[in-house]
Amino acid sequence: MKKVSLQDIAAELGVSKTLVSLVLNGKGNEKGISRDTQKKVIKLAGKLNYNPNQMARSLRLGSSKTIGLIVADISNAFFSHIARSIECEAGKRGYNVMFMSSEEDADKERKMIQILQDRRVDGLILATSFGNRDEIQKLRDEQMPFVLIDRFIPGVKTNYVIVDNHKGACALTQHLIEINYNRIALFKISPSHLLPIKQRTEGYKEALRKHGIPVRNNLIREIAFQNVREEIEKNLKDLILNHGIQAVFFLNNNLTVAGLEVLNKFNLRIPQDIALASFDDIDLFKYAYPPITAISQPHEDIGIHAVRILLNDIKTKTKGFKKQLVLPVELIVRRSCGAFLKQTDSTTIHDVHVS
Amino acid sequence: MKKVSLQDIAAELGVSKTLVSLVLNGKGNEKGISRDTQKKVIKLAGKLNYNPNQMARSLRLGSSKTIGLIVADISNAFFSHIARSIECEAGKRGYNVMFMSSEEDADKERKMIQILQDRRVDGLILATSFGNRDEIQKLRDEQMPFVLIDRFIPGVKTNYVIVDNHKGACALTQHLIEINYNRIALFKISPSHLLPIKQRTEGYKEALRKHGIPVRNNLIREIAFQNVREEIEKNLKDLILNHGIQAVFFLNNNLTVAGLEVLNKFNLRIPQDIALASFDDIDLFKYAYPPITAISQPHEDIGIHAVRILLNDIKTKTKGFKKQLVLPVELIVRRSCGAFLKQTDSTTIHDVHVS
DNA sequence: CTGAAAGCGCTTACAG
DNA sequence: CTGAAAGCGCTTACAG
Repeated sequence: MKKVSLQDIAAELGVSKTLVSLVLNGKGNEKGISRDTQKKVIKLAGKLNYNPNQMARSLRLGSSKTIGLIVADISNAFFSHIARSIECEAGKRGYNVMFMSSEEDADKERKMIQILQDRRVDGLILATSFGNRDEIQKLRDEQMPFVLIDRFIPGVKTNYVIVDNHKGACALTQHLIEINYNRIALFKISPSHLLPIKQRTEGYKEALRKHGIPVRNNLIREIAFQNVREEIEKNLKDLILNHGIQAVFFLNNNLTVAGLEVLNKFNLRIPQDIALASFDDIDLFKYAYPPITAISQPHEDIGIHAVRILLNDIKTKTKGFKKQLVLPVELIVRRSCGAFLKQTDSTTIHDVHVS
Repeated sequence: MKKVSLQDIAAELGVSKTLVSLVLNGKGNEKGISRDTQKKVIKLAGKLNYNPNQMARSLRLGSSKTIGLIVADISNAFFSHIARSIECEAGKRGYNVMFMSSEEDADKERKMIQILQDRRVDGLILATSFGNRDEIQKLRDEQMPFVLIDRFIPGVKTNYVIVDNHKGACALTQHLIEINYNRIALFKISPSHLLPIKQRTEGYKEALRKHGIPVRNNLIREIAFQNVREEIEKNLKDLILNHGIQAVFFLNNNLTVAGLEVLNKFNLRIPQDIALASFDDIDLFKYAYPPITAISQPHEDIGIHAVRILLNDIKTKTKGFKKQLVLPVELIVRRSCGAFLKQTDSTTIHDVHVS
């Protein structure tokens, strides 16, 4: 069943493609096309179930109404929620999204950017892996509309939407201190030049300093991406046996999940034996045992703002003016740090808002 | 910075677009174009960083190398994992994917199918909501390549990839019976005409029958999609107080998560006070307390097979021959049903494979 | 060995 | 009020 084209309609009606196109694009009145002709065209288009070939339209108009999304992994809850939000916000404005998972691999990311550009997407939303400073700079030089999410490249002025990593980590650490922990271990992920990780680490340190607690570097552990589970086990054992830690703060959800597993394996009770907290809140944490205190990030807002900034750039073709957004995070106090030990129903705990 | 086109290269070299196109598509030798000319073309293309406009190419070739994916919600773990797998498998063959979330809304789904068709995707992968029998039939009549996942439409012969819902539910129920539970409640989700739900219910009933346990309809509860949490609370209370249930089997991951929350609220111990099992295994369940026994579905395989079937149809333009795949599921025994009460390390539990 | 031309399906400036 | 023509950037049958 061949798709019906403008030509088909024009031929059947004995008019020109021009006319049909004009009418169907709502420019009939503006161009003074007779009411009668307009009606005929619209009627036949309906009957034939005509729908314009968007590819042809895009080629002609130079706009694909498509945005490309590159994240580390679409199946990761953090990114899939952002993706949903992007899809939704973009959809409202007539844009659809093509997604790709770069696996934090700068090389793959580079190829994906190329593919998306060849497909002539109107814009890009990227959770860029760190290796691609040059690539990002190139995008900027090419005037390709794009916005970074979750991370940005220091020194390269671009649009970005991130969260207040520093404040969040600081607030969570402070919370731990207020409950009376002072030997708090910190786990971060290995490419520690990843910006969010750096900022979170700084937040942790600042909270300690503010409370006159010395920053002990041997309580800060960096875990290689490859072998999270085992590395955490090894390090946690050392920290517990040799450094008397009372609490542990994981800087992203992967680390937290692995840490939870290890502590269970050690048969340690949370928070009686050790307190646990996470940067990044995922569904899991609410229903884990015990429910986990975490900094939650505004997935939906990240997506919405990224799309708005992007579409605005696309529309106005603003070159140079860059928007930088730092969204507030939220400290969600649950039971994993012992603050509400007597509490049995986590749903009644009030959230504490940060900024 | 204007994108460079074939024309630009041709002009600069004083040759025709034809020649440049031929060379760049590797048809230089075949068409007997001189080695020298070929080299010049390739060199200049590299220097100018030429990349063909895929939109133009697609229009000409009548193939967009794009596949459309419609699921209920991309941020749901079940679908995001399948999406990842689809992206990966499709990517290997040069196809990229555009995704949309229908929210189980037949109307939205219909519109999304239209959008995707207007964009001239080469094929569609759909977790179709039930309402769209006609739409699916239309796709088939139009010879649009597509494959359904997770669900299919009874009586409409199409490609599909689903899992063995009946066997899985039967195996899990049998497991519960073998541990000595015989008053097993079942929770299903409300549009109970959703095929997977029907099949799972049948599996549950069959297991009971096989063991001579009467099927009590008042132990089977149907929960409306709108108000899962409260409905479950109400029904669980009734089942526990008035029907003496010993175990509860939830037919999808949303129900399980809500059920877990309610049982925690009731302060019931799992499995000492009540056993709990789930159809659909998500990350959460492995780390929940206690870890939850579940039927796990092969997300990756679902995606891979769907893509393979789809691309094969696209390539061969096979009309009529339809592939129907029912993938095996796996019973993952954890601690929520008490089978391994003395076990403290869930990671050492051996998985039991079904089919 | 190479090029002029048609055409994929649109939109839009231009002419009448 | 309406149409012929050009052009978006490709590919490919045809001609020489």
